Amino acid sequence: MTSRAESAAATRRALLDAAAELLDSGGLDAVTLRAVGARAGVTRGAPYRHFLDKESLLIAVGTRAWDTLGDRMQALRAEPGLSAAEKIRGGLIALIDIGRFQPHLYKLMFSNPPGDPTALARAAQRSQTEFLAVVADLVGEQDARRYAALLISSANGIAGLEASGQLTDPKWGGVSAEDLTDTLVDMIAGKSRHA
Amino acid sequence: MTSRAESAAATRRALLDAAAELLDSGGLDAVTLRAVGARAGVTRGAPYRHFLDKESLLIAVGTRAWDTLGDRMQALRAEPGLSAAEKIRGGLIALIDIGRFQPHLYKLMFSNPPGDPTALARAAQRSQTEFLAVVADLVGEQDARRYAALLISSANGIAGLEASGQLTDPKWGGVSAEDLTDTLVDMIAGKSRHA
DNA sequence: AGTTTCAGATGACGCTGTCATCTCTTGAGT
DNA sequence: ACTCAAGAGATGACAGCGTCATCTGAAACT
Repeated sequence: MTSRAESAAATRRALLDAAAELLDSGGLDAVTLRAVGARAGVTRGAPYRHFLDKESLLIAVGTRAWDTLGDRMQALRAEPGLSAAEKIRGGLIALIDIGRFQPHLYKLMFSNPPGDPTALARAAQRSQTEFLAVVADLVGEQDARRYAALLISSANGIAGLEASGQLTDPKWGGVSAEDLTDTLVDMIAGKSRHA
Repeated sequence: MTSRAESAAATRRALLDAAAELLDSGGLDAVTLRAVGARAGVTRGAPYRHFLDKESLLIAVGTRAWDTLGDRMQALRAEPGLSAAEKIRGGLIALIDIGRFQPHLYKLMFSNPPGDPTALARAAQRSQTEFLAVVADLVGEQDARRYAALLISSANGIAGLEASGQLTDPKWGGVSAEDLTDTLVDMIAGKSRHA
């Protein structure tokens, strides 16, 4: 039926799922190894067979999220009938939407753990490379890097501010994350037209 | 000599200082109530006389940091001989510098605790209001809100990406936080000139 | 002087991450 | 077919954490 390696892999997956679900529903505090184990149908010690650490488990959750986003970016880039600006907008909103609907996961994706500062950054590579390519279609190879970095930074900041509820402050006049994204993309598109 | 109220206030200040120092030097994990108490010269139970919670203590630390930044923004705004664009740049870099040199404090300033989602946002009010006024000097009252929100969001994102070491990725071609800030400010300044 | 008040100390509790150890099933080697 | 190493998972134990109830002693007030 199920070989040993298969069932071990299934447990590993179940642990990741359990951790991700607990993170979504109850925040980081809800992700205890005991709760993760219970939800995955094992006990508190079992995760140590699959992950070095609690931190390693969380990094794995974040990595999986980046991979999923990478798939989305890749699909978006290959989508026919979309302008470069529309693809950029779509990609940024996809990122921002994670911040909206899975704020705890979002924080995790951008939190560099002290242990290995590059682990999550490496996982983010593909998403960002795909995005970079689309930006190059809009502004050209030369300026692509600078503008892509700016766009991703801004989207990250917009999502962060929205997540902390600060964007809803009346001081900003009811501006939405989409408004800000569009403003930025329009400015960059305009700039590139004049250059 | 020291009245009761005075010594209590001094203890409160010592607790805040201790928490901030521990946060800077060892990250959030290093901020245990026991360590905070020890560094402030009291024991683990004492903080509960001054703060409801460990979370409340951390919020107080973040609030104090926002107040300090607010002072800086206010001084910067009043500075003569600086153009609006230069003031904006200075304000953004001041924020980004906190992310650079006190990354853990920075994270705290932008983390909305589940308890009271608006506590830190309220503390951030003055800084942001000062900043909003300077932006209005550059782009006019009408667009100030949108652009100020975009600028703060972007600075926040830039600081976040830099803090997680992702900006140093060669993929971005060695762009710096200052480069990104300048690019954005220039775009907005240019836009407002054409409008 | 007597009494209230309150900052701080102390002991205890449950929960957490982590590790050493044990059990038992699986799968390969003979 | 029998043996046996390997490894997934269970279990017990430990230190450290936040938190609370309780105690102590000195300052402030009547």
